Amino acid sequence: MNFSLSEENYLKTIFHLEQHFKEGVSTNAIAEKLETKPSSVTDMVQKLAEKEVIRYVKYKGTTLTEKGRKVAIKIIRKHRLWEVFLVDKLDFQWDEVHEIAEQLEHIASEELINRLDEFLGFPTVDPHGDPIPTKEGLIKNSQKRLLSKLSVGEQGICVGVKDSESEFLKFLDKKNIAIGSQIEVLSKEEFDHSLQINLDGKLLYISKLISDNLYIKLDG
Amino acid sequence: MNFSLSEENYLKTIFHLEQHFKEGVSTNAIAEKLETKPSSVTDMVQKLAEKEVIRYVKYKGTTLTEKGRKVAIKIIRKHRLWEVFLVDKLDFQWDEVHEIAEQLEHIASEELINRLDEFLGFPTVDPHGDPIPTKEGLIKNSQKRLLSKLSVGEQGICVGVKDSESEFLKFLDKKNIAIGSQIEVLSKEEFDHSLQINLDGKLLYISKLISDNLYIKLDG
DNA sequence: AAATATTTTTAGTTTTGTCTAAAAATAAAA
DNA sequence: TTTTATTTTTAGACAAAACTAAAAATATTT
Repeated sequence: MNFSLSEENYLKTIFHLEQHFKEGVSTNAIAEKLETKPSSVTDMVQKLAEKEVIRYVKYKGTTLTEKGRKVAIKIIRKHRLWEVFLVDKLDFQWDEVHEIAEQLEHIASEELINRLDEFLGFPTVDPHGDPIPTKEGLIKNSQKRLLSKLSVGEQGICVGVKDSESEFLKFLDKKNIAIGSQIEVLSKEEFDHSLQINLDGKLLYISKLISDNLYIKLDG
Repeated sequence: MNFSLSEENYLKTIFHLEQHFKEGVSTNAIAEKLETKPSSVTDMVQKLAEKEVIRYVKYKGTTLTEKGRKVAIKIIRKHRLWEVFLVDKLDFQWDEVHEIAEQLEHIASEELINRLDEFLGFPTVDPHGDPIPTKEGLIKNSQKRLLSKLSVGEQGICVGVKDSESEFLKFLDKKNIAIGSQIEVLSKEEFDHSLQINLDGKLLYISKLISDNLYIKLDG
């Protein structure tokens, strides 16, 4: 079965939103993510339910069927492999690739994506630390963790922030914490959950507020 | 200015057809190439004329404006660079890449295509021997010539056929002439314009009917 | 030059995916 | 438990890009 660009974007979005919803994904949530109107979402989910890629109950939200999940995972696989290509081969920065990958993920050829996978050396995570689904549709748990969740001794590189408010980003800048920084947890303070870390070779103290908003991709 | 996928396909097609039309490109010719109806073409060329990328005179056909030519050349540049990528990096065969490149040519990022160009080592021709326009929009003459137009001593590789009728392809197969074959013109017979060629190291005689239908990409 | 054939355009629909405005269902507050 | 607020759906409209059928313009024959 074939899906339009728009349908693919809906399926991908519902897949991502499902991870944060216990029940079905709400119409409003989809609308917000896709920057569209709730009424448009209703139209589309009705169509997708006809195609049996989602389960949709009026006023109750939607969930992907197994069929829909497979389609979504294929798109995510393509997106993440292209991101690796852009960063590893074309030397793009991590923060520059998302928009381009949003387009590349809709290129249809199955053969293309499998050859690209091979060309890239079968990577398991994308530049943001998110896992790349296999050809068979298997997807590992994310290697991306909040800095505050790391144990003493664990290390990795900073791959993103949770809350990207300007104030927070300025603070990070002042402390020389950037995307790409190597970070190792040296010790934890039980009382206030602050951390002592090794940042690119230098010693640094980090409060819980900060460590709760930094994503780390674990080494290895 | 931005163009839809459909508009881009029209501009590209008109560019290609202009090479075979003295006056304006006919509505029917565009319709045939794009496998659509003439009435749809009329609608679209009127829209493109509004956008000043083509000149359109009712019943007289269309020609690209300088603006339209630039857009078309950009798309062709992308198409051909992606073809090089698919063949050189992902080991696709020449006859497998066209369809995929038809999709990739519509990926928008200018930065992407320039980096891809660099990654591929600034190639000047695509796998079919067609020239790749530069970043500035300059496009060289094709290095692809009919075998019958080569002079004695010239050599290259076979990159395509003009008339791809099944009978003809079978004949080529029998003679061991294939896409990728190295061909050198050893001598020409004035009387019937038949050729003596070196085909991958072996001597072969070729009639005018055949040499008029084989495209050669010159070496170097 | 008139008749015929071909090409091109116009007029009116259709499909896809979106929108606005209003109605209906559900959730939250008084 | 009413009332109010929020969410979701329906109904109707619109733009893009295609289509069919018929009319108009151009080309080709006779």
